[in-house]
Amino acid sequence: MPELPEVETVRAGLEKYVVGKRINNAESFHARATKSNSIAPLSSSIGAQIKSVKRRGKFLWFDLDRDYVLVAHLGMSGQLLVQPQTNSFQPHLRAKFELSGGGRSKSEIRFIDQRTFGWLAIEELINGVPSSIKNIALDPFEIDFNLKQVVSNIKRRKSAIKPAILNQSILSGIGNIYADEALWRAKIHPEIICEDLSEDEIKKVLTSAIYVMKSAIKAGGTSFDEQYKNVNGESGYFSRSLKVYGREGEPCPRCRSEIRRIAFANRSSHFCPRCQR
DNA sequence: CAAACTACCTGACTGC
DNA sequence: TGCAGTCAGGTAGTTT
Repeated sequence: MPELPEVETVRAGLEKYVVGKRINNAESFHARATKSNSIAPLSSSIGAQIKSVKRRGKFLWFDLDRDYVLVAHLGMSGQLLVQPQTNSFQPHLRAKFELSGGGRSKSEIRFIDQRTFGWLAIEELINGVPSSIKNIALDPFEIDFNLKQVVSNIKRRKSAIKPAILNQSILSGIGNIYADEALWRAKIHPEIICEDLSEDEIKKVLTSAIYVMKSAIKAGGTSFDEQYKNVNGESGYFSRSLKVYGREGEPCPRCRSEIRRIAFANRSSHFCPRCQR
């Protein structure tokens, strides 16, 4: 599910409700909720205070007053909700973290994940990021993100442009929705080979992705169904602003040609055959 | 090394 | 109604 804008919406929500709280109890309900490379069980977070909530691309982590952090990836269907402990459990509840404070109405972080591609882990920081994120490139909203460098990296590649911008080791955060939206905005066909694009065209694709993701963050992310929610369990509104994703057969908002969907690199790609040659 | 492919899951939906 | 097939926003590991 969630791409950078959805994960950022979740991060901001967590920051609002959990920073400064202590983890009074932690429980896991599913073996795959804890990633196999976790250096300790989730229960080792018990007693820790949450100092901040960070993000790179689609990865989240909680800084603790410890020498390790609690990392989360939502995969395709993961949610992190902050709820009163008295609320009844959702289906697919995989783990929960009870929080201090709040008097009688104590809250907890709940990790819910239908498809179990998401995970949590206890990890050490290496150069300021969790160890499992060492191969994940900077996302475009990080201070040190270098647009020029990413453009020249992509310019040298022999793959199509779409898989390149989905490759989290080149830049992180873009997923299938925002890739299609960025390519539509930049008027670039998803199957064009990177080498055959000019640096300006590649730059246009990336600045389009940044623009679309910024707009999506403002709208609280994209929700199609029950699989993406912010920490309060609310859906985002960006799906109504999508121009091509999920709009096969509808007219292109720019030229009225019929939007097409093709299967490509094991995913759907939506594009306008007239605007994106 | 880069690129392409596969595996990992559950559930909603479609067409017969 | 039931059943097989398809599809879904992700990453990681293996093969070429």
